Amino acid sequence: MAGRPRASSQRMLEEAASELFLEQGYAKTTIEQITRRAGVSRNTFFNYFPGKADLLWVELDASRAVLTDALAAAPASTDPLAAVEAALVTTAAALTPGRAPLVLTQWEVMGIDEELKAAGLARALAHAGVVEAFVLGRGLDALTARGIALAVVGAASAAVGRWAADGPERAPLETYLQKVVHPVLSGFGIG
Amino acid sequence: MAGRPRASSQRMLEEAASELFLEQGYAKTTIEQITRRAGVSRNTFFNYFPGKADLLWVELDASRAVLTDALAAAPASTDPLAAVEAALVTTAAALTPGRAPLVLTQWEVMGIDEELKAAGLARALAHAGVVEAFVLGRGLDALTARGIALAVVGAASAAVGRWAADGPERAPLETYLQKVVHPVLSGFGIG
DNA sequence: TCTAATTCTTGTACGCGATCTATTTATTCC
DNA sequence: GGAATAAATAGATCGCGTACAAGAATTAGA
Repeated sequence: MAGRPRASSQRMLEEAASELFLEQGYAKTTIEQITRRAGVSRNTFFNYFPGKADLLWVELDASRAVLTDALAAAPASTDPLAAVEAALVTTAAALTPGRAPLVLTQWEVMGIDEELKAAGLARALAHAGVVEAFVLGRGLDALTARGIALAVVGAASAAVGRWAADGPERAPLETYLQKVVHPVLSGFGIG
Repeated sequence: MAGRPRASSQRMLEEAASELFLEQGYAKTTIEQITRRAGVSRNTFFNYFPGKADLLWVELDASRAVLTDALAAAPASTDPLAAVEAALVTTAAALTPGRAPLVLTQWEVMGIDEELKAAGLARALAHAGVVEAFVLGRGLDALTARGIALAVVGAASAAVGRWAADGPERAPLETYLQKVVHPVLSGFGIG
């Protein structure tokens, strides 16, 4: 079980894409331009990313694992909704340092449009799936579980979006997050 | 003010598309097939729809106007969050009769994938924009307004989704809606 | 009735994203 | 030094969406 080792193509592609998106915008950047700058062939791109839009959400995809772990680490004795809130804060903290998705902080210069927001929402849906599975496991009914999941992820999206829009002189992301996430969970019965 | 009258192309296209989606699925249906069955040219399609995915969400797009009107009709004296809840119920009622988006009830046979769900959520984002504008006009701050909007629309999406999944033998949509929408608004301070 | 203005409709071409199949190159294990 | 394995490339094709130009149908007004 061996085979040809992966070159560092993934990172090269991400960096080349970031540069080009900032230089000339997302829509005007073609996959061929990205692969040429990265020094690989066009087809190699699809070995690493399902599509062009996925380049924008690498960090967000990674954060889903953080969310999953944070929820799994919650003791069974804690209130499930409190666990969700804590896990979201943990996830946001992992996103903050300098690893916020580029698309959030630079979306103006990149020229992000509706299609791109939809792609971002698809990612958020995946996060919601994680939350839904967790609260389902804690015994909530299907409707409530999905309602909580979508509502809380929606609120979190709002927090991240406002946080990114407010620029460098802003409160930490956790502050934004708790301001809107807590009311949602509170309404569903958190203490 | 004259010009060539519109043929009934829009309806024809919608019907042809619905048939083909049910027959062979969404992904395998090409725009050319749709236009051929509708008896028009391929270009005519783009005179009526921005893209293929828009065919699935015609009713949902229409419901946004209902939501807008329902919110505009709310007396200024009513609690804004109560007004949002009532407006959502009204909107859902307009969607119910037999006019639920086909994609909701038939999504299995159509073979809807992640991309399609994302397109649906993009529509929900538009609904959230309506809610956000309304509560902003009632004096809430930007973060709270967007948080409420995204959370409540997320909850409503969950309700509609579960309602559709539960099949014919189910409670009215309003029941589903209130079960998850009320807690969200309640958490944000509804009485 | 003829003309002009308006608007829907069509033809043609093209760029780009995405998929598929086959082939080549690089590496490890035997 | 071969197999075996997996990444990288090449070439072709499909389908969505856009752009531009030309044609056809209808009405308003002279």
